[in-house]
Amino acid sequence: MKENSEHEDSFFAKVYAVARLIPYGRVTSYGAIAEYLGTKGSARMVGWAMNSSHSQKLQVPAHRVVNRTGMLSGKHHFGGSNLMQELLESEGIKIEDDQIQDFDAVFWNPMKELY
DNA sequence: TTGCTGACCGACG
DNA sequence: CCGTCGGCCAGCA
Repeated sequence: MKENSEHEDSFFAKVYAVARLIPYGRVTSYGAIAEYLGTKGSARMVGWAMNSSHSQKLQVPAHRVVNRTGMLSGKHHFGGSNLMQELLESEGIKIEDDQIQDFDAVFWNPMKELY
């Protein structure tokens, strides 16, 4: 009976849940989320989930998720040329050449902030 | 069903 | 420092 594609417990759903917990003005990495979910090796899936985040009813702050170097690797997926950067800058985050400045200062680690 | 892709990460030379 | 490769696994033609 079921074969429902709407597995609320799916990996994707968990990724969205964590992403929504990212505080305003903070960012995290795909790998950090993956590690928090217990699938560190599947960091790519986190990025893939973000690609489908637009399909979610609830808004997902995908712009607050970047790669481990703090580079806006997903900016091209936000439509526009630098929408992602503008969103982050509007939250007080400094960015230069697609690279977040003081990345360590604004980094939000779910492993440390959540239980 | 098989094969390729991908918003990543870590290791290696 | 830089380029390349393997692993991870869900979605799609």
